Amino acid sequence: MAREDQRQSIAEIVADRAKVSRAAVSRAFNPKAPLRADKRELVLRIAEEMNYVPNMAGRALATQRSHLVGVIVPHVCSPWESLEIDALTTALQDRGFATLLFKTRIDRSLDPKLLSYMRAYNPDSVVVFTENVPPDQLHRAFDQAVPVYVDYPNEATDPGPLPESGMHRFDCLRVLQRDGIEQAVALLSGFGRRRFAYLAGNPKAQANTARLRTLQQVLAARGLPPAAVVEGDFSYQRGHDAIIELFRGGPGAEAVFAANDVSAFGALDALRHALGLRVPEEVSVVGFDDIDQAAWRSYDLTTIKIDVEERVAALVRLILQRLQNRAAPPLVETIRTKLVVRSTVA
Amino acid sequence: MAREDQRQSIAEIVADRAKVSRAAVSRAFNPKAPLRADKRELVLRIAEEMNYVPNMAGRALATQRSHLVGVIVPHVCSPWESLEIDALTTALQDRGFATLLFKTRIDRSLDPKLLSYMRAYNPDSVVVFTENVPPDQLHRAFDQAVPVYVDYPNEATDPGPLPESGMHRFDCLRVLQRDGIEQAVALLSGFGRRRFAYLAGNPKAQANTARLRTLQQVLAARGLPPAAVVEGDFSYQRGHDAIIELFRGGPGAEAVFAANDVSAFGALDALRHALGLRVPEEVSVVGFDDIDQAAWRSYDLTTIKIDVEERVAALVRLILQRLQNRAAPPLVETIRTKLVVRSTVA
DNA sequence: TTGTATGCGTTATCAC
DNA sequence: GTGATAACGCATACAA
Repeated sequence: MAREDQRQSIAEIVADRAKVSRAAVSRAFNPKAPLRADKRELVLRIAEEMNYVPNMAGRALATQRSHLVGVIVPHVCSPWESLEIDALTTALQDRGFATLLFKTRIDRSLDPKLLSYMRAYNPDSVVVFTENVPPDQLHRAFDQAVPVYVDYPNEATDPGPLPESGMHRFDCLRVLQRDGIEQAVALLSGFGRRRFAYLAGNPKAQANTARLRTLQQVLAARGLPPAAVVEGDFSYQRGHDAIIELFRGGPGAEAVFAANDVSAFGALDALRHALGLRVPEEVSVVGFDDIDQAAWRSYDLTTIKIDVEERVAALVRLILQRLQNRAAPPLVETIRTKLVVRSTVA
Repeated sequence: MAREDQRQSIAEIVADRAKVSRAAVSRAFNPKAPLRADKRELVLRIAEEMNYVPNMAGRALATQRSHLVGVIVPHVCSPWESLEIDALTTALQDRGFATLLFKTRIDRSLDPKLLSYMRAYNPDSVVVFTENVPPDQLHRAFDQAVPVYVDYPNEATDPGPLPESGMHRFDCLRVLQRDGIEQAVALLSGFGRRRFAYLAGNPKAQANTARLRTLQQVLAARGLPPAAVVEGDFSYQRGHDAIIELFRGGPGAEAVFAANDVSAFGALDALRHALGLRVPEEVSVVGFDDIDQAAWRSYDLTTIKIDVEERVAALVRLILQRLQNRAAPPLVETIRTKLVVRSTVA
C-alpha cells in the first residue's frame, strides 16, 4: 500500500513490524536501556522470528567494546594449553565474550606483526600464554585492550602482592609453585630419595625457570644436593631422549622432576622401555600440570597440579574487573600448586 | 599554529602527518587500491611509527567482510580437536582470517542460542565440528556466512561427489573411512583374526556411525562375522570400562576397533592392566585419528589415520573458494584414511 | 518512556 | 591518482 522504502536493513524491518523506532530495537537488546517491558518483549519476539541479532561490528564501533578476548598461544594442541583454552572459552562465552584465537610461530616468541594483526580486531582484553614477552611490550602494543600477564615470582625473594612494593605495575596472575614442590620433595625425601634431576622445559618459558628455581630452593632448604638439570622443551620426544642421555651418560638420578606432564611421560617411557628401569622402585618421577593423561593407567603419574578451573576463574576475574574499571590500580590474583599422588613415586 | 581540530582519530593524524587525505590512508592498507607507491610507503611508515592499524570493526561494516571464521567444537581439549583447531588457526591466520572459537554445551548438540550468539559476530564462514547438526539448520542460521559441512557418506551406496546426484546442496568435506579400514581388516585377517569388536564413540557423532557402518561392510565383504558393538563415548574412561564389560561378560574379541585413539588407549590399558591380557598377542587393537599420543611408547597404537594437515587444507580451500564466489555451485572436497601400523596388531 | 539525530572507523562511489 | 562524501549497523545524547 504505502510506498516501499529504498532498502531496509533487517533491524529496520523489525522496527517497522513492531511499530517502534529503530532505537527501540536497539534498546530491546540492551537490558539496562529504558524501554517498556511489553515493547521489549514484542521486539525480541519479532527479532527472534526474523532471526535478527544485533551486529557486533556495529555495536563495537558505537560502544568501543568488541566483546572479544584475544588469546595467543604457541600450540593449541598441547594438552595443557588446550585444557586452558577450553575452560577459558567456556567461561568467557558465559559472560558474553568470544574468544579470538591466535598462534605464535615456531618458538614461543611473539612476532610484533602478530600483535598488530590482533590489534586490528580491537579485543577488549588479551591473554598471552607465551611467557617470554615482557609485559611492557604488551601494554605498548595494546593501548586499548588490557593484557593479562602471568607472573612466576621468585618466591624466596618476592614479598607477594603488595601494591607498595611497586613491582606490579600491570594486572597479573601470580602462579606460586612452592606448595606442590615442597610436598613432592617431602614425599620423595620420606622415601629416602636424595639424588634429584630436573628435566627442563623450554628455557625461555617462565613456567620452566620458576619451577627449576623453586625446586633448587626447596632442596637447599632441606640440605639436599641440587638437582642435576637436563635440557628439554616440554615435549614427549625430548623428555624421552633427555632421560636416556642422563642415565646412559652418568649416574642418573633417584627422582626425576619433569617440567610438565607430557615430558614426564617421555621420561617414564624412556626409563621403563628404553632403559629397563622400574618406576617407582628404582626411579621416581614427578610431573607438572595434572593433565587428563596423567591419570591414564599406563602412566598414572604423580604430578604437581595447577587447577585449570581455578586458574581460569582468576584470569576471568582479572579481565572483567579491569574492563569494569579501566583506571583501577593493578590487579593481582594468586594461585597455588598442590601435589597429586599417583603411582610413579615410592 | 593553526587551530587544533576538535578531536582527531589516529587515522586522521596519520593522514595529516603524511599530508594526504584520510582516504589515502585507507588505500595504503589495501594493496589493490590505487595509490602512488611512494605515498603508500610513506603512509605505512608513519602508521607503523604511530602503531596504527585499521580497525576491523569499521572495515567489517564498510566491506561486509569480518575476516572472522567461527569454529564450534564440543571440546577444545580433546586431542584430535585441539590438533585440528591448531592447524586451522594457523592456516587461517596466514590468510588474514582470525579464528573465533565457541564451545557447545555438554553433549554434542548445537544450542540454537549459541548459533545466534555467534551470528552476531558475522563470521565470514563457519566450521562446525559438532557432527549431528543438519546442514539445513546451519544454513538457516547463517544467511551470510557459509558453513562448511563435514560429510561421512555411506561409501557402499553413495556414488560420490557428482553434482547431478543432487545429494550435495551444500559445501562439504567428505571424509571417506573405507581405505584405512580395509587395510586394517586385511592386516588383522592376515594374522588370523576373525572375531571383531567395535568400541563405539558418541552414538550421535557421524564419525562414529560412519566408522561402524564401514567396518561392518568391509567385514561382510570378506565373509567375516559382524563386529560385536560395545557402547562408548570417545573417552578414555568409557573405553576402559566398556572393554572390561565386553571381556568379563562374554567371549571378548580377537581384535578391537575403537572409534578414536583416546578410547583405544582406554581399551589398551583395560586389556593389559585390568584384564591381564597381552596386546597384540592375545588381542589386537586399532584406533582412529592418529593423534600424537598414538606414537607414545606405552601405547604405540596401530591406528587409522586422518591427516590433519590434509583435512585442514581442504577445509580452508572450501572456505576461501566460497568466499571468493558466493554464487558458485556447492563445493566438495574429499579426504581418505590410511592405516598406520604400530605394535598393537599381530 | 520514546523518537530523532549524530558519531563510531572504515571503504566505495564519485567527481576531479 | 586523489580527495570529498555517503554509507555500513549500532548505541546514545538530547529533545520531546
